[in-house]
Amino acid sequence: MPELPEVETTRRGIEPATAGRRIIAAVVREPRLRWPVPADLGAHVANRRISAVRRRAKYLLLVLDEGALIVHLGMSGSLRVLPAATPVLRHDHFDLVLDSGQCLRFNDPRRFGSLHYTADDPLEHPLLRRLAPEPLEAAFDGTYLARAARGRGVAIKQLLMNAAVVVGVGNIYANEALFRARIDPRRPAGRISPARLDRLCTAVKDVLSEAIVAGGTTLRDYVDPTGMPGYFRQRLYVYERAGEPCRLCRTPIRQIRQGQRSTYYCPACQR
DNA sequence: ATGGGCACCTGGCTGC
DNA sequence: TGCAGCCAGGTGCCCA
Repeated sequence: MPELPEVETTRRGIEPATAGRRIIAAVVREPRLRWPVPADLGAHVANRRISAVRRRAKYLLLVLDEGALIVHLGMSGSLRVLPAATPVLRHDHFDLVLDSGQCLRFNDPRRFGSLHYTADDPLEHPLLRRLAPEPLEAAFDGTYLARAARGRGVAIKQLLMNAAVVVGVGNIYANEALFRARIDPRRPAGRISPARLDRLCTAVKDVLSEAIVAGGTTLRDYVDPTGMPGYFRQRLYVYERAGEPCRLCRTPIRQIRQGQRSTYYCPACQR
């Protein structure tokens, strides 16, 4: 489900109820996530205080007074802050029970999400260590993108979704950014002018920022930590709009397949 | 190095 | 009504 805006919305949603709180216990009902939840998790986190809630790419980092938890929401995961006694639903895989009487509860039907504990700096964890720049930070600019695209034959959309180039841009926002920049998603990355890549870079930042303000995009099951959906869906120009008229020129939006993912674009607006 | 494809998993929808 | 088939906000890993 979640791309960067949904993960950031989740981070902002859980921060007030979790930062500064102490973890009483970890309750793991289903350890079979993308990676097995360590059996000794409880011993690591019990009585630890959550000192900060951060995000790197689509990973949420619960920084503890000793060590850190690394949470990924996968395709269908969500975190909610609930009274600890709230009855459990299907796919509620783990809780972090807090000293406030609330718990942080993870639900994930597809189990592509994950929960890691690390005793060290989470940014040095093998999964995070080699990640590319954050799209909303200054290091991601037109110059950087032009350098990353130089000599590359892959389609620009796939380059944009490559976490070794830039993190956090998933299928929805890659499609939307390319529409905003008027670039054909199939165009080889290395054959796009620096000026257009600069515009694409701006489009990525704009669409992600706007989606964060709207609380993310809910297509199916994403909810924020209070149970609310995201409202960016109504502002999508192309994603899941195959056959519908382009909002700018009325040409039917086209759907194709790139790297086993659906791509949506306007054949008239995007070149 | 680069690119392509597969795997993991459940649930919802479509069409026969 | 039932069921097979396909699709879905991700991403690590293996192969050529």
